[in-house]
Amino acid sequence: MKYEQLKLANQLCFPVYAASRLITREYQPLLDKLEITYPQYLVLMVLWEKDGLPVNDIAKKLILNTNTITPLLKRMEQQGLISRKRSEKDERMVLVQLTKKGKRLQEKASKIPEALVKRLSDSKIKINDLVKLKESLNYMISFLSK
Amino acid sequence: MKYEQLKLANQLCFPVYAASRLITREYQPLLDKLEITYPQYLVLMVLWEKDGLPVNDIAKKLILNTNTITPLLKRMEQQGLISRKRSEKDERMVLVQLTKKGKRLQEKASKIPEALVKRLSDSKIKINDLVKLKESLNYMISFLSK
DNA sequence: ACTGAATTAATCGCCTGCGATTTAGTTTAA
DNA sequence: TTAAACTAAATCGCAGGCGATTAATTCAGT
Repeated sequence: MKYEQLKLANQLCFPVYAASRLITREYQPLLDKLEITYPQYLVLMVLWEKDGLPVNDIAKKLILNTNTITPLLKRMEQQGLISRKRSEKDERMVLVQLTKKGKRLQEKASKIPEALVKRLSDSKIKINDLVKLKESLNYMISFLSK
Repeated sequence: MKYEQLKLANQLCFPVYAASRLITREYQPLLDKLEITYPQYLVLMVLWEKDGLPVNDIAKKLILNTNTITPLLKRMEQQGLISRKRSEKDERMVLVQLTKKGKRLQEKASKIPEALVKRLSDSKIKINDLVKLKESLNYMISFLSK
C-alpha cells in the first residue's frame, strides 16, 4: 500500500465530516425561520414526497437508526408538524403523517434550496464538479450502506 | 413534483451528510480497539502532527467550536490520553499535550487508514475520483468556513 | 395450533455539535 | 492608567446519532 493512499483516507474522511457540518450551518439560518432543524427538514422532505410512511421507511431513506429517528419524530409531533399512529394492518408499525402545519411548510421551504445553490455557486465551484461530487458520494453511500 | 427544487439541492447536501455518518461508522470498529471515538481520533491526529497546541488551534483545525471541543478534551484527559494546563505566557490559553499513552496510540492507529482505504477501494471507486472528491470538498470547505 | 425466529419501535446511556452566555485574562486607546 | 474592547475557554441547555437492549407483534415451520 502506497503512503499516498494512506494519507488519502484522512484527507478524504475529514473533509466529508467537515463539509457536512458546514453545510448544516449554512442551512441553519434559513431553517430557523421555519423553526426546524436540518434532520427535521430531511424528514419533512421524505414525507412531502410520500406521506404516511412507517418509521422504518423514513429511517432507511435517511440512513438513520430508529433510536435516532424515534425521538426526532416525537419532537416533530410535539411541534405539530406530524402525527404518529399505529398501523391497523400491522400493529408493529407506526405510520407518520404530515399535519396541515407540516404540509404548509413545504411552500416556505421551497425557497431554501435556491438560497443554498446561490451561496454555493458564489464559491465558484463549477456546477459540473458539484455533479461529479454528488455522483461519487452516492456511489460511496450505496456501497457503505450495505 | 410541484416543488422540484426541494429534491435538487439535497441531491448534494444529503449525500454529504449521509456519507459523513457512514464513514464514521466504518471507522468505529477500528477505533473501538483503541477505545476512542472518531472526533477523539481527529484530535489525536492534530496533536501527533504538532503537540502542545492551545484549545483554539485544535478547534480551528477541526472546524469545531470551543463548546464542543472543551468537553471532548476533558473526556480525553479523563482517559489519560492528553493533559491540559494553562499557558504561563497567556493565562487565557489552555495548552493540550499528549501523554505517553496518547503518544503510544499513534503506532496502533497507523494501521487504520490502510484498512479504510482498502475498504473504500473495494467499492471500486477509482482512486482518481477520490482525489477529485477530496479537492471539491476542500474547495467548498475553504469557502464555507470563512 | 404452537413455538422460535424475525420484524418494528421504543428505551437507555453516552458522546458529539452548537447557539447563547459567562468568566477570566489581555490589549488598546483615550 | 484605566475603562472599554477583545480574546480564550468554559458553561448551560437542547437536539442529534448510535450501540445495546427491550417489548410487542407477526411470521414460519412443524
